[in-house]
Amino acid sequence: MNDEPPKEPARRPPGRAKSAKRVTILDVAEDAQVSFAAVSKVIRDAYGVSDALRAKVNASIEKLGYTPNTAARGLRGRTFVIGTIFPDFRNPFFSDIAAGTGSALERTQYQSCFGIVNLSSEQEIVQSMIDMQLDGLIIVGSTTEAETLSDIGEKIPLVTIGHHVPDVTTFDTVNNHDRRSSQLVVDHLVEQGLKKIAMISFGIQNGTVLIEREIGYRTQMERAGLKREILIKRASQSLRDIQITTKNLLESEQRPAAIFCWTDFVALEVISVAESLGLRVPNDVAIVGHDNTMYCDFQQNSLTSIDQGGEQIGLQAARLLVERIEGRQTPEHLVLQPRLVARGSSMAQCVETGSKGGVS
Amino acid sequence: MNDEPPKEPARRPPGRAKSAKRVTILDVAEDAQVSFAAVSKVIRDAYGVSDALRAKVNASIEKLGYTPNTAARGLRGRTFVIGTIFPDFRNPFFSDIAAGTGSALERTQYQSCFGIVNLSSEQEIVQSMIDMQLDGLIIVGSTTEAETLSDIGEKIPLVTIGHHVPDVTTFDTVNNHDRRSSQLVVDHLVEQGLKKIAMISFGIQNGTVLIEREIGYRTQMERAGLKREILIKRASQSLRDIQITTKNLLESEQRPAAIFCWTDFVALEVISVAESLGLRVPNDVAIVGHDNTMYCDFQQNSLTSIDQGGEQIGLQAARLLVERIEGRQTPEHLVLQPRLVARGSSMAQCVETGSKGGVS
DNA sequence: CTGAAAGCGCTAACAC
DNA sequence: GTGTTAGCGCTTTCAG
Repeated sequence: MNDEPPKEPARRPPGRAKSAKRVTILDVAEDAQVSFAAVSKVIRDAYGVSDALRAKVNASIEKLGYTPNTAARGLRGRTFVIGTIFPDFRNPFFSDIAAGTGSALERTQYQSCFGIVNLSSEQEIVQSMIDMQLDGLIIVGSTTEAETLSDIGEKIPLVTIGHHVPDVTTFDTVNNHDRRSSQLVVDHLVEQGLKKIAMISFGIQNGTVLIEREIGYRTQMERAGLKREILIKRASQSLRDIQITTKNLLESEQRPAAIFCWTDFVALEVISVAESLGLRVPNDVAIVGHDNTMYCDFQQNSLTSIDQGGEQIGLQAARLLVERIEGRQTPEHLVLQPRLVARGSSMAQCVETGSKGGVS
Repeated sequence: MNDEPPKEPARRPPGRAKSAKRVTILDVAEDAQVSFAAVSKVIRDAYGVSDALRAKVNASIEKLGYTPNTAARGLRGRTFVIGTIFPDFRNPFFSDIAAGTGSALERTQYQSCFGIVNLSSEQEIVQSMIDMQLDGLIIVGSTTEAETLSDIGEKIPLVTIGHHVPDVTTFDTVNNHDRRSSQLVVDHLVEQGLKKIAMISFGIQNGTVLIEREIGYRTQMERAGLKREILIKRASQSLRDIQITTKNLLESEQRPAAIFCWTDFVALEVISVAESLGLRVPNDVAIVGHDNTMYCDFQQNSLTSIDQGGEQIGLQAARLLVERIEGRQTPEHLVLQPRLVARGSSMAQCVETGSKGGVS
């Protein structure tokens, strides 16, 4: 009747002040009148349990609301948790990947947990996930060198997304065909009769998809006989930097007729700058993005973009990771085909009255 | 010299096929020539270790690259990992919150790990994080009822963001003053001489910020003498649903002069639909969003929005959570003040030639 | 100030 | 088929 509990003799560690005692495997065993090893077997679907025993145990598990302690599991066997690490949170494209891994894992007993590289470094997060004894890792858009990733792959099952490396064996990779992305873009713009096609790429590139996209752009420009029109500008992720780069590009004497941006978000910023300068999109300058995120579809953006099927990428990565966790040793390297989605920002006939470009 | 290691007697569990043996506290102890308990004390900064011992141990830790096994820690004490659960990944506003928690935790020994509610339910993720023995949880935009959250708060230190409940004691809350948000919006629109101000809210609202925003909207409309103009439409998160709702609203005889949308993403969609219908923003219809995400600033959107300072919210939440983990028992409920950022979508004079709204 | 010893909850041999 | 047992790596008393 005293609402102030009699100050416990400081027995529990500070971080656990309130945790009511967990239901453990022993409680289940007691409730089901079996040994606790039997319970463990049922949970793990291990060989050698009678249906009767299984039923009894499952009933008790249900009744008591037992869930296995991941930490304890991790100490001995697997945790059935896999970690996915994203470079940031801002790009809605990553959300598609997450949805893909989610649906791949949906009918399995694996759980997901995510890390984001912002303040902590990628290395720190990886280590922290290894320390949590996660069963495997998916790293998206890593800027770490291949060798370091190989080391990680030695320690823990690993799949990378968006990291092109020639022939790694210690981990799997899933990639969009990024050269093809650029080819599709260049072809599309050339079809629109444009020649001066520039590209805005990203500052940091260590092993990223950017290198591939740049190569694809160069190659296809050359094939189209536009070698001398090749122009690549690089900007960081900061809005400020992108603005300046774009402004320089659009105000230069040799203003490009089209700009291919490495990701949608940059393309949207480019549209913004172009409109601020009083330029009409696509008539004065055509814009193409990459990733086909949901913002592309908005009338005010109408952004032509490359769809690399993030959900499919995430799904495949999770599938490969589980395979690796369950024992596959031979590396797999998947490359998925991108698809161009044409919209108003690159095709004059798509522009509707009253929208982008004012009244014509 | 045989590169094929002599097939181990299948001793290691399948999920651990490659994990090279970890450096443990025992290895450090051996290297430093002390007992392994001494090492533990140094790591935990526990009372009663001489500087000499500490130095020796730290040197060995450094040398061996030791990092504590989180799973093992979790079994006995704390993991020093906190979990943050987001309803989805798509809204860039959540990224601000994550940045805030990140910087709050930066100089502490706590690590972060994230969960996303898409396929798994919030309950499942919470349970999974409890099972991982995380030290505490931040849940953002929960749609779970207060009672369930209270139960969670009994089990594990908890802070919610964006969940308004009168007087919970088992967990802390951090919230934007969502009624104030709506007030700011209504005041701003009334100042622009607009009267028919509608609101687009969200379908599911169980304890969410939406209720508060709706109340704030109603209240301020009444105060402004616009009680009969009150009009709230609700749409799900799906683009399709938002489109239909918006279209109905804009094509009705009583077309509103302004629409306040519960989050930016919806507002951008509304702009899109308005433009598709040949309406000019803001002249024919003014639009206001919420969260002031980076897309607002783009010229083609120029979206007036409410800034609720996501980074600050995240920072405070993490601070409160750590306090709770370290023993605070009394609840804290923070409410932060929002700020309106006016842009072209609600102010005619802000519209620049050549951009939104065409030539006037 | 330091070290020995007892588990945390679970998995996976191994014995019955 | 089922139960017994020995740890996983760590924290935290409690003796020295």
